[in-house]
Amino acid sequence: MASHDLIDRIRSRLEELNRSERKVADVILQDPAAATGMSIATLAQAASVSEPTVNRFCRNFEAKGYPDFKIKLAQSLAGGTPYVSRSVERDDDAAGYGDKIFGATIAALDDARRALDAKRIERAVDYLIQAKQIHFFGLGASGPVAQDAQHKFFRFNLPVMAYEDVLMQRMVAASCHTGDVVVIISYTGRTRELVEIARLARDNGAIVLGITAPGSPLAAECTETLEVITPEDTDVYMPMTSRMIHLALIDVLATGVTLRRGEDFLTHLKKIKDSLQATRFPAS
Amino acid sequence: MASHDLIDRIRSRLEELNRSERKVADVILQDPAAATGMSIATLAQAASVSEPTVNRFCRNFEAKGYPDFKIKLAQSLAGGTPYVSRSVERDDDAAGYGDKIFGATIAALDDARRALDAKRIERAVDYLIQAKQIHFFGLGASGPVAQDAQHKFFRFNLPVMAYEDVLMQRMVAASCHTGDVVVIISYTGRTRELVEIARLARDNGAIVLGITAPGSPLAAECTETLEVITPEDTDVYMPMTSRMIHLALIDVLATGVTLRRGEDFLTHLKKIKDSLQATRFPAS
DNA sequence: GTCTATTTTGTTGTAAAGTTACATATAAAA
DNA sequence: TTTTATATGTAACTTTACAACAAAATAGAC
Repeated sequence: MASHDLIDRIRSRLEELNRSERKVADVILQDPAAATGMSIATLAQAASVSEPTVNRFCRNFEAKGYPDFKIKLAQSLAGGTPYVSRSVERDDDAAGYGDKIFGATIAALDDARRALDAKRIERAVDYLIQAKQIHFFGLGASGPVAQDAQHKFFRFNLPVMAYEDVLMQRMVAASCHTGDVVVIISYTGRTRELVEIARLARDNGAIVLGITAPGSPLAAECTETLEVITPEDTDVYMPMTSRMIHLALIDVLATGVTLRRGEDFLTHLKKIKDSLQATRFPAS
Repeated sequence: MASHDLIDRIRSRLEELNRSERKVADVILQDPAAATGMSIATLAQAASVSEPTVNRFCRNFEAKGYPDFKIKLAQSLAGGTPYVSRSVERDDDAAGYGDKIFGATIAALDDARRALDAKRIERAVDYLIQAKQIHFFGLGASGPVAQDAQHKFFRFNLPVMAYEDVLMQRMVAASCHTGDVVVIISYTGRTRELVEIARLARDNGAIVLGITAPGSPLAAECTETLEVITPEDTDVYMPMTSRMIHLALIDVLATGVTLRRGEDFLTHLKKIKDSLQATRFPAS
């Protein structure tokens, strides 16, 4: 949909450019943001080429002229999702794969942000507010996510637990009551055990919230789901970005609960924060 | 650094503008995209004002001049400079705080990406490659991060553990040998215990990698540190974004190690992934 | 109300930026 | 080599943006 990233287009066409235009491209790619602030003369000088060359370069990229090109560049810098997830190559150096991994993570979060469904969040917060007890379930890589959630919700002064193994999860699900909320975090939503556990918990009167893939078997068993679009996991070197989205979603839920709890609860939060100060070295 | 949505700023300041500048604002707001394509003369005419008026208008909005203003406008147009961390307000709805939290997280990751130090990563990977054993230490909110790291490095066929409590960490540190690598994850780098543990581990011949704040007491005790700029934690509603950065950094390290291990190791990774298939429902 | 002070807006001229047309250099083909 | 095509630069030209000043308009004082 959105205008394809101009910067990427320049990068991909680097090879087919003349020697001089290549120089121009290099200067622009080296710091696109800076380029948006340069005059055609400045840029020409920085690339050691003449001004018309810069102008021709701009026309090569579907711009009416230099100012128009700068506008397009500025747009692609801001919104055109500069964080295209490029895959890590075998011969990348640290700068390369570091940049790509952060880029992919950011891109994934950005996508998730766009897909955010306010109504579902609102409803999930509703359930959490009313909970007498909260259980976070996650297996494998989602285990730490569940733990993180526990840390977050711990502050709300109610029993919160995180379980990372199927046995415990099943036991907890089996002993659920009305008033319990079970939050199941699963990347695929296709893990057999978890689907059964969700059903079990719900049969026992618990509210089951799923942070999982839309349309998955797990999603079908949940009272409410926060859907996370699962990107293709084809790339060998690329780490799972989905758990980042899960974490952010949990932040959102925790914030939602905090906001609902209102003013007086803030002082309580502050107190917890302050209590940690004692264990720390004073800031230099 | 970056200014947030220029269009919003114009809209909010509509009232306090002069009659002529107001006219300029109206024309711009009526079709901002078109405005980015206009010359100062065209825009002046469209607003029935003089060119200097337009120019003064631009300066009112922290632009150097008209062209600069157009650049800023173009940026804000292409998605409103999406990644600026705005703070959550008491009366935000789910759409509001959801968006802000994701935005803040993305902004933090983006900052961290810029601050990435390839040489440090390279060195950290060097140490990890040579490790006979790896221990990840994290307290509180960093506990789950350590766990996540364990999951990641587990695949490398070497003993990896994660410890979340000071006692175990101290015991492990005390029994370290040459060949052990201890990775300490700490948001502030000012937790007394962790600083002592780092020293202890190092005294026993272990390599200590710190994922922590630059210039902190902990950083001083480490063999090598991956520095994470700690953003101000003043905001009550805003969750800690730093652990996201920590996670991404660990992804980077794990990827670095994978790349170094080379081709033959990839098949091993693939095998692990496939072994999980059996536990899942087939994709619909 | 008039008169002054202040702010707002427009006019003119100029410097800078961008563009065009053309000339020269460079490389490829004959 | 010469000839062609392509790439790049030079210089003239056009447009654009801006500064400095002048004219309105507005507000306040008398």
